[in-house]
Amino acid sequence: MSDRRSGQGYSGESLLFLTDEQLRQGIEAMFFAYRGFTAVPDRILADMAYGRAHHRAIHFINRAPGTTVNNLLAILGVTKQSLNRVLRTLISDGFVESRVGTVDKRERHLFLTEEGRSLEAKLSDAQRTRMRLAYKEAGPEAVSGFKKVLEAMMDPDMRRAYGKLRDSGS
Amino acid sequence: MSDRRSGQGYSGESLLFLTDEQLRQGIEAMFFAYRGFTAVPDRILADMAYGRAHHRAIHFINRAPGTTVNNLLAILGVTKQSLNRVLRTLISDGFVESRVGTVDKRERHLFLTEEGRSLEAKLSDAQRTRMRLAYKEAGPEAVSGFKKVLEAMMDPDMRRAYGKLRDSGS
DNA sequence: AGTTTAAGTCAGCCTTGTTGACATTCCAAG
DNA sequence: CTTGGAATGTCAACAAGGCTGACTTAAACT
Repeated sequence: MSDRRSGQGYSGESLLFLTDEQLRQGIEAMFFAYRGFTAVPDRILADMAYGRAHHRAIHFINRAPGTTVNNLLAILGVTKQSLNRVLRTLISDGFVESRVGTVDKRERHLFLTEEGRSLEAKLSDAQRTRMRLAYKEAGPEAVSGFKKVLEAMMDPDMRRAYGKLRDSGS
Repeated sequence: MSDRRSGQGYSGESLLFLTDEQLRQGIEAMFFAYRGFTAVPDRILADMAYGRAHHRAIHFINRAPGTTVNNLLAILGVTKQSLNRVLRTLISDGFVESRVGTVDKRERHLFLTEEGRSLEAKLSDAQRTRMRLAYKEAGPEAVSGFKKVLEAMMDPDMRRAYGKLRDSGS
């Protein structure tokens, strides 16, 4: 299977000849890179009986303070029961505060406590450092391509969520 | 934020001005993209009581037929107990064959059966299709940048494993 | 002969996903 | 105003798939 071309290769005029082999390299790159990407925070969290799920919750609460549980659910893509377990431990450990909504009392609005913000900083510092080094090594052109491909790889729903978060950035 | 720099303008020297906000976008992009990336195979596997772990094992056995358990362990980065559980079900379900080594009889060499290859094809077709569309949308330049950044993001060990696999490709 | 290595197994733990059942709150139709 | 349904969040129980630790078997090395 030396020069197998990828079926629908003739992408209009943009001349993208993609062999299965090239695509597979991309798949494996995603796998290995994602592991590297989560390795440092994972290690920090493991020491406090937390996991990746806690990290994700903390990240997005920090990103959008006052967000509701339902909001968070949609972004994280898990069941509310699953998220709830994580939130419960974060709240009882004093990293997250849950305030009953004033206009709609069914809703809970989530905030990081001082302690929560400090944990968030520790985790995201580690991850940003890794990201910064990768960017530096790959160069500016590569970075823009990186983001383009990732964005194209998302599910449409998540792409919308990502866009909203991105544009709301400080 | 007023003077946020985009980075990709100054491609010449290493003038990479990266705000925390830009880095966080990269972090979130990784999160959302990885989910999109695994979504389709996950759905296929869920119907047969398999998970992502089975997919990974099948992928790398297909990639390097005759690989040993120890090899697979190193690539997947899990414990042998964890891998063994997965491998056991794959073997008893007839997707994987385990042959005692001829030169070193302690080793077991792993191969996909006909059925295993067909499942692998189904899974990787789905994933390649997604990858191909993303590549097409992002364009050829973006693809090379994408791979560069991912490679830079890997742990050194994994980077070596990735390089070996990559260079052994058809 | 004794040690190391490859592989497999059993037991038990943790995180994190799932469903199902349930309580509370809101809102709109009767 | 009441009542029924929808939305929101919580509790409980289960499964997948990570992990550690202890142990066995067989083969290879020294």
